[in-house]
Amino acid sequence: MRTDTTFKRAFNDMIDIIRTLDLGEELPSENALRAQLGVSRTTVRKVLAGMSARGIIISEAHRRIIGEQPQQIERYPKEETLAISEQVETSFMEWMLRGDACPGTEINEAELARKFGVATTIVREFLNRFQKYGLIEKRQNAGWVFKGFTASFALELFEIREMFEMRSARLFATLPDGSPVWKQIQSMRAAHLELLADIDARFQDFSELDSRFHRLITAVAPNRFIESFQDVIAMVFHYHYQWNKRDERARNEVAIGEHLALIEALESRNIALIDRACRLHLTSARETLLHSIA
Amino acid sequence: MRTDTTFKRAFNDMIDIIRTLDLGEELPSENALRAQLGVSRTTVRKVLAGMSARGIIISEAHRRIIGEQPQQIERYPKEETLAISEQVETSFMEWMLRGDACPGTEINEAELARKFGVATTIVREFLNRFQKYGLIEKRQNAGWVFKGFTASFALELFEIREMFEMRSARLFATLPDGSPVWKQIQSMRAAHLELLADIDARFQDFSELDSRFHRLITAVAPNRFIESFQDVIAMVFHYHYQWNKRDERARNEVAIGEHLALIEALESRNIALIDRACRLHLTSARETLLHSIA
DNA sequence: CCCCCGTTTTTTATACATAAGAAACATATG
DNA sequence: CATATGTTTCTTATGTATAAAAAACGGGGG
Repeated sequence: MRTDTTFKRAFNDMIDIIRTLDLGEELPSENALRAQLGVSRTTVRKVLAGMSARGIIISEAHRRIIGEQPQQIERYPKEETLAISEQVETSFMEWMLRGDACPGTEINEAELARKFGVATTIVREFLNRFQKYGLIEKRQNAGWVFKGFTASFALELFEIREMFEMRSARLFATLPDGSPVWKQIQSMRAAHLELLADIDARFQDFSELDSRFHRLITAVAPNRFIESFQDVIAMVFHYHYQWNKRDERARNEVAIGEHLALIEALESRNIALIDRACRLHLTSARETLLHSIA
Repeated sequence: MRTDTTFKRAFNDMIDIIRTLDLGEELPSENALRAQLGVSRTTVRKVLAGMSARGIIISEAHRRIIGEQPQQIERYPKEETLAISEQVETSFMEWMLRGDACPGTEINEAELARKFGVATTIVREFLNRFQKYGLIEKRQNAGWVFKGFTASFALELFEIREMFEMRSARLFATLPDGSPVWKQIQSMRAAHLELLADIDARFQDFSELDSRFHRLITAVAPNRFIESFQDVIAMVFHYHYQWNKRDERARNEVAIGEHLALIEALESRNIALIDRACRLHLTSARETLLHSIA
């Protein structure tokens, strides 16, 4: 009763691989494809079988070659490539952020399962994992309570975020010249500039860049608890801002500017500058979030 | 297929309530008992029924009275009062800390379920919740990896702990005289002195006191992420030291001394003193943990 | 009208079942 | 012998089932 989303995703990815090959060309080995697609060989074989059945691939003894017209292969739709657990995540976030839930709402596993059209087991598993974000709390033998996407949530979040990020940013001042981080910072700057140049069209790409940027800073001295906390931040920005698009473009443009300033400060290796740039950005991010909650 | 551990625990607790009543005395209402026992009325009624069946209680029209010899009621054994999920926690910790698992070990849900004699669902749920402790990591479609109870785990843990605890301790310096916290600190000191006086017999009670002490300090400015992190610390101390009893008495005695010093520093409201006492304690705790891991 | 108890309905905790996917094993081919 | 494919076995993801526990409902007595 497991869904075949892994297969469908691999199938779609395989189409892209095939596109790079010529008609009549021999395919890479199952093992090579396994590595490229990031799935098991079992799944690779299933994909290959599916493609053979469609005539996209022709299987001969001990080799497979590209068949006719691989141009118009039909892809599986995006929804069918998402595991049920991922769909539940989206459904839940929507339910939460659409405002169906106000602080203190009791969350009912059975009801959610019905609403989302999935088994209770999955909802339960999701809630257990979601617990770490600090937005819900379990009560013994009796469901969960939604604590609300409130101002105090944002404030508590940023209190921690500031501690963690200042700690990492300061470490930059002590980094040797030869550290590979400086290269990464350089390309991070380039990515920011690129996005900024095309901000009108691509302002929605910022959320992902933001997450990568902050993860890079934090990664100078790896700490699993800090990394895990980044997930919380990423979740907040990813989902919350999906439902709060007010001033999105302007907001992201400002943030890019702050990131660039921070990058410059980091490269200066001057603790005072770093501190100021970092705090400035965090304060502004906090205010933006608070503003969008109210 | 749910176990009736809630009932059994309530039954045992009910025995204690009955002990406080006299023969022939009327019992509190179902609702009152519900509140006292912390379970639903459904469970209360089941307990009452069980006691009636045993002749401990005599049910008359609209009232229930204590029957004969409530002295030798047989309690349900402790194990039967623990939910399966709690048993799994213990089993897993034992498996982990007994050394069956070295860093990098792959964790197999199905195998653990067999080993512990429970359904895979439960193991899976446990692992999902346990993830937040930073000791295991999930791989897509393929079980978990045990990252090991290693020195770097301890170091990362204490890096965060130091940030959090210094932050809270410092806040004490700004607390007004009238704050109720000072009373709690006082009784915390008393509890420590009491334990210290009887350290030879009660040194095992320290772990719980330790957790309460640190939670009290942290609670001056509540932050859900910090509170959740305390769970990690509590887990480490509770379980790890259950399997590493070396120097337990001495270790706890030292820690009590450090706690008392910190209490004094907090009461002095002198930031420098607080900082030093706090750091001293954390450093010592870290060294102790590192030492016991190696 | 409010609390108490009996009854019914709903939800949770846990077990079990099974298709999809991963891994291990076996065989063949160059 | 190494690498690729064919086959078998084991594990995970997800649905369903059900007893225990919680919650909701309802009548009766103070």
